[in-house]
Amino acid sequence: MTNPFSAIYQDTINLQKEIAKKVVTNDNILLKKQINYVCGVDVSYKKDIAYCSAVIIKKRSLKSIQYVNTIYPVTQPYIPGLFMLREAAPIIDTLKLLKSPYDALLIDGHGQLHPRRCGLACYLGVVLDKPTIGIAKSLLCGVQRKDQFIEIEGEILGFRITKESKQGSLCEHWAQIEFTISNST
DNA sequence: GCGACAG
DNA sequence: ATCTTGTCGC
Repeated sequence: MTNPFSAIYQDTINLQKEIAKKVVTNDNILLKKQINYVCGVDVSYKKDIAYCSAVIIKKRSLKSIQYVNTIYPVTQPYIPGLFMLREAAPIIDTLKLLKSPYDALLIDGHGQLHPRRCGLACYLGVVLDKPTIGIAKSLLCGVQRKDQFIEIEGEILGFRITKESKQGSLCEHWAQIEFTISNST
């Protein structure tokens, strides 16, 4: 590519395809291993500054164990499908600051529910080798079935949780964690 | 070609 | 994501 910008994007697309192959979808990891501590992370923006926060909580008590806040200059634009280009690096750097251990990661973005089966959550999960759940507030691709599962090309890759959702199915392992679903219709 | 499009 | 007025639903 002669255009340096499209080259970066193409490199990221290729990386996503490789990372997608390494995603472990077998939930035995989550089913067999006790998940006692969970880490949640998110990034907000003001002008061209990114504010990243990560917090570890004890799942059973929801008590906060440790949190870290970081600030970075924004280096990449937001491009649907290439979200990891914008948030992966700041998140990884922020998570490195945590001293307390955690068993699972909660990410504000899609996981396998992605055009190349590699959303931000998949990328982080593979790179950090940590059980990860992608939690997005709106759909990037795929279709929602009446039973709330979301599928792409006939493959079930996600599940929609609303405030009306009852525990069970995919939610049961996380039923003790109460989410606040915003911007959800 | 046109529209849709995580945060 | 952020900004930001009016509007719909409980």
